Amino acid sequence: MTDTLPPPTDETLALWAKALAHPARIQILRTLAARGTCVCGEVVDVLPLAQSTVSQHLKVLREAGLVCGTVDGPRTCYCVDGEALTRATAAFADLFGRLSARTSCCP
Amino acid sequence: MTDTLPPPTDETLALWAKALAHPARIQILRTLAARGTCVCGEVVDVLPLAQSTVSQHLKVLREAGLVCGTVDGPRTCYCVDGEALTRATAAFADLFGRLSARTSCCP
DNA sequence: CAGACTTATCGTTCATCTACGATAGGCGCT
DNA sequence: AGCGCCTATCGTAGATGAACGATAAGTCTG
Repeated sequence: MTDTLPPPTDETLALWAKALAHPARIQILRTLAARGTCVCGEVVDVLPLAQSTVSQHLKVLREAGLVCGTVDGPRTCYCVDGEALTRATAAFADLFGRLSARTSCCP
Repeated sequence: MTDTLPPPTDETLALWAKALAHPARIQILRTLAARGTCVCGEVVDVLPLAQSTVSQHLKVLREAGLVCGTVDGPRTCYCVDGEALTRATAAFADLFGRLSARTSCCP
């Protein structure tokens, strides 16, 4: 693993946060991670949303880099991008750590 | 501290993420944490945005619970809510941990 | 008391998000 | 080849977000 990973910008951070800024997308990520399977149809089955809407959400997650999708015959295999997730985890932990460095003025 | 803090919903998680889903708001949080001071005017000075826009962003952060503001005479004192930040940190760490529990199918 | 200063809110404009149905394209199966 | 299944995209409608200027409300200071 590349130990000197480039530090994410605030824009990248905001992009990741934007991808997480909808309950359905968090649910999708949870579903992908829990099932381990990556078939889009299963996600559509779980969520109370139309197939096109789920596809849109998956596109957002893919464009944010949190999810990668590969075509597997007639169906598409989606999965959580482990590397991106690691980077995002570290970045958010760093951000939250910096924010809590100083104690606040209002108790 | 209440050890048995209620587990945040996906909606709460999404709400927090939404609050972080804009670079300006991340910058605002960083500014508040770094300066330790909480005056709105300073934030306006730092960001290349109009005062009303900054006020809007502060409102979003306040409604998300990440920031608390108290009126201090003519000026308003803003600061990062340490407790909420702790909860958010734990919640995101938990979420990311669950997501990376299973290794993905695409390498 | 009046004036200056700081912040919140209102109203507006433009862009983006969300959700859906409908449609098109790709791949396997018979 | 033809058919059915799965997914992506298009087009659309309504809601929300982001940014600004202008304005109102509040508090210190002179």
